[in-house]
Amino acid sequence: MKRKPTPDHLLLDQQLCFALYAASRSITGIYRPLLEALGLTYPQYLVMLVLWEQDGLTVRELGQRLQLDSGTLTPLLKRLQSAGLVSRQRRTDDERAVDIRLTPAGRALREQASDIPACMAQRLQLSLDQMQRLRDELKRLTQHAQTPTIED
Amino acid sequence: MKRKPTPDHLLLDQQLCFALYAASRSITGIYRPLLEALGLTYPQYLVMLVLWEQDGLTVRELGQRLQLDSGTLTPLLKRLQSAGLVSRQRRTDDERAVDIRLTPAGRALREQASDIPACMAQRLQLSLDQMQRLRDELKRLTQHAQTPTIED
DNA sequence: GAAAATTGAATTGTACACAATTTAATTTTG
DNA sequence: CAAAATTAAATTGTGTACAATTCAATTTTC
Repeated sequence: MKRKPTPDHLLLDQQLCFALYAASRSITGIYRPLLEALGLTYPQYLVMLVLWEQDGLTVRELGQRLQLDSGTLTPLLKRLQSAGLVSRQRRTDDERAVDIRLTPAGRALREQASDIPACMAQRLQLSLDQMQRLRDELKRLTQHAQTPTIED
Repeated sequence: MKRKPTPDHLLLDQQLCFALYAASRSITGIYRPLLEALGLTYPQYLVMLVLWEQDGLTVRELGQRLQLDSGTLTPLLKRLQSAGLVSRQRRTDDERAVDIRLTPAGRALREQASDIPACMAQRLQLSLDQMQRLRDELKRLTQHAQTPTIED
């Protein structure tokens, strides 16, 4: 008599978290050579995406959008500034806040980036539809993850 | 006449990669307090999962399983060693390789970890079925991402 | 309106990631 | 079998992540 093996919930291949972690790093790895051509790292690219969408945000607003804190963003933004892509300027009306703005070079970089999404989609062999579904499923997961457990 | 807005492939919310990146970090964030109780970080937990499954792997073998290189693993494993959870021993038959083995404490930690998967599933409000589907979809994505483009 | 609380960046410290180099050990090859 | 090539870890250097603290600026509150 053959016995079914005990389902082991600690097996690596069972883990959703590892599948996520591995997928995220793999995808970042595909971006790397594409972004290297623009002189950007992947998190820097994300910051640029946000600024291309809406220029002139504070560090805090960027952080809310990307779910990153100042400990990550401050040095990253200093590097983008050194690269001549953004300016960092304390607000005059509230000197606690620092405005991040694209320089002309930062704005110009957008054109060089415009092919990246199509390039990635093609590389990953995903239809637009499949990508959207997976993306939205992941967004739901993130939503759930960030909904704190109710404890009154 | 209303015009459809140009679909902008550079919008952050369109990006599968950001959904992945954000989801991965969110999930890690949920593990953090659970793992803190075991004195582990998330990547350390992954190493322990592999070793609980198969004890006595080399750094290289661990790296293949987790897709991490020695630059990441060497210091991480030294920390696990300092914590008394693993031993690091050069092989006698091939002195280039370093065997990583669980200590009794490392083996014992497995029991404390055994509830984590169920705890996570409950926290994320996912059925086992949903988790499996998403996990397998992500594995496929990783597969594709790691299949090099053909260039003879 | 001054003390207390809050807020926004920056800083500090720890721990990954990952490319590139180094070093030592082992294989392969002529 | 010795030189050349390969392999496995470790090391070095850069760039995130993120908790915790600090510091200055602004609000709130009494």
